[in-house]
Amino acid sequence: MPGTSAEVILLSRGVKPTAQRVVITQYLLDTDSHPTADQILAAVADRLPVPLSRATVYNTLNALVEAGVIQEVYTEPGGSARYDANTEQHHHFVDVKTGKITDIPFETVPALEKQLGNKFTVANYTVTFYGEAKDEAS
Amino acid sequence: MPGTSAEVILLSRGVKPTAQRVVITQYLLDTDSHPTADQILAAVADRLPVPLSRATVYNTLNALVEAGVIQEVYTEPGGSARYDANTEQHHHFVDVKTGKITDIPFETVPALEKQLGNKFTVANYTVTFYGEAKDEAS
DNA sequence: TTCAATGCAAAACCTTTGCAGGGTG
DNA sequence: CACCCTGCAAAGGTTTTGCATTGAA
Repeated sequence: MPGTSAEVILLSRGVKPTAQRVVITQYLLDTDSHPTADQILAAVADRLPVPLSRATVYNTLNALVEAGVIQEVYTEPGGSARYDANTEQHHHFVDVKTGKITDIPFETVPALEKQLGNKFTVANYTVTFYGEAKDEAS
Repeated sequence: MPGTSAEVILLSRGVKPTAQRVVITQYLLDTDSHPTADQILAAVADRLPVPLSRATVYNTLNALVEAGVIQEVYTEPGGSARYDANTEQHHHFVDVKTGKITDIPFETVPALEKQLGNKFTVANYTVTFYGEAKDEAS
């Protein structure tokens, strides 16, 4: 039953699955493009019978982040936040030519020393790589 | 001769050492607090005989980044850019309680695999750690 | 009916830009 | 004299907020 999974996820996380939230969540589950709020708005607006406002998109995204359904990603200063339904711990690769962001699985990168001179308690860390993606048969 | 070093650095990087630029550069050289543009403005305004405008602070910071005198650092989405006179490659630790940012020397962290499944050419990478700094005799 | 979510518009940030005035070589 | 830097104010982009309306349990 297509369209169900987003709803199930929202329910399981205690987020009321309104039509707007289901559509936004489903869109994020189906893409790996790390879209901005505006891109999400443009993409899902016509999947709803009613107009979708920017405020609702942001409200929804913040609620989804809060509930742990998605992650907020940011790779450049001043740029928009990007959203990622991959909530596992992972890193990012940013293609400096195209801006395309690719998830890098956590285990691809060797574990880092997390006791930094025993002055810091490290709860988490992220690695962001910058470079160029090689051509691949897409 | 105090106040000279910033001027020397600017000259050596081909940036005309105006009073505003010298004062801003010197302030960044003397701190490790990763200040925002606004914090810099507040801190250096009274070191100048004339009013200092926000536009000039941003113009100067952009010029300094361009010239390689400072780095722009950003650790949270939507937040302000922070500026760091440490231009060596290094990582950052963000205290999630206080927001304080600490430089982590590059060699503190083991070198990372830079051939990500040979699909990407990695030119650079940054690691951002999140956690809490332990109390230290400051 | 009651509470929360939505939509619209305005506001709030951060940063950049346009343009006029001013200093320096 | 020419040029670039500065300052002010306005504009630009992103995100949040206030408030009235709508919709769902």
